[in-house]
Amino acid sequence: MPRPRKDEPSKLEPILEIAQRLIQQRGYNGFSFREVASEVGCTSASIHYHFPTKGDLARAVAARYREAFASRLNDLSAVPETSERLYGFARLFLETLENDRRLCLCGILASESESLPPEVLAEAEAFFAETEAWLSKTLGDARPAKSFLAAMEGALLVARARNRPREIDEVAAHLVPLITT
Amino acid sequence: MPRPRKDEPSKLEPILEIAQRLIQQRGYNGFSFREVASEVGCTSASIHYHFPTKGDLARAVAARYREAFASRLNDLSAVPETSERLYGFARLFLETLENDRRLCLCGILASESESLPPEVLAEAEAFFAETEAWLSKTLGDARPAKSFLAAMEGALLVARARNRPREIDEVAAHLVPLITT
DNA sequence: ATTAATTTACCTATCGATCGGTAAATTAAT
DNA sequence: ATTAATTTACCGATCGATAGGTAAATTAAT
Repeated sequence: MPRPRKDEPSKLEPILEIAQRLIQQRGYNGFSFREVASEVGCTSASIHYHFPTKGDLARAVAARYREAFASRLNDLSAVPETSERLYGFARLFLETLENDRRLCLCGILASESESLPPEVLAEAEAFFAETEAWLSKTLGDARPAKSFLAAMEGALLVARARNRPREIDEVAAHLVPLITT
Repeated sequence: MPRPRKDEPSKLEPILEIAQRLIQQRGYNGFSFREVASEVGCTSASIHYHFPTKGDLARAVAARYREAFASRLNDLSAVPETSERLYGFARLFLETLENDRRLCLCGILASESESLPPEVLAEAEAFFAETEAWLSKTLGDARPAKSFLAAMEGALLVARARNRPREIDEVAAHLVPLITT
């Protein structure tokens, strides 16, 4: 079929959204062009038009995710209480799991780091650096920042496998008081 | 070729060892029968003889991993100081990463939980339950057990993606004093 | 007429899985 | 002690499905 008419929306955004969800659910090695195309309602060739390779698509998805997450962190920065900012941070991870059983996009990409195109891995690394920097700033200390990020990534991973989303809350409820004192 | 002579070793153990390493490095969706066969020095059909399906192979690898890990935990139980037992626990994760950049087998399987044969996921769940139970026993409290397990799984994940194994030590050094007091 | 966005139709590579076959080891009967 | 029957542990070839990727044609807007 042809180029879309002016009143019809482009398929670029749907491609990014669906690719993101599939990567968060099944990982880079677990999603395919054909699967994205099937859900978007186009052909895999159309996706190749926008993103020549699978790495290009995943990099674009990761960059978009990174920006959206940074925006959420920026909103959280306005919360005055340190512990409330941390609980808000934990809530981002819980919301992710409750939204179609997704993982943190960069968490699941990190689990595939040995078989990832370098440009995709670089996006995940940038996400961790930025997120850890935000936590360091919000806590005024780098050491608990690293621990809390690791704990949230791990809690999300384990909570999904066990189908127990509340474990994320339990970990946060346990660690936040220890970290903020 | 024929069945190996009695003095020749069976290929069952090499298959399990190499499959385990490949899963720890690249995940369930990231390894193939052909790759295992190539490294073992046999054909993929031979692996199918021992393990009819990919899920059978992964389940066997996970069960073996779970037993070996439980044995390490049992050794650790002899350490008298609580904090030293926790550092020993953290060392298991650091050793895993330093051994060919592997992840915790059940950690990487958990990251693929949405696309895993049920019997494989069940092994990963059993691993988390057992490991958390050991931590609860060694700490006398379930809440820090959950947090510490999540932190170690997450730290291993992030540390490998960043190629910075020492982050595991840093997280342990930060959390152990908070948890044991 | 040109350009942008998409489809159709295809390619090669690899996937997990299955086939028939075979030599060595084992077991059971004589 | 031989031997016949069976099992174990493999191999080479191949299956249908699916992977990522590409070239050419088509259509819509400018």
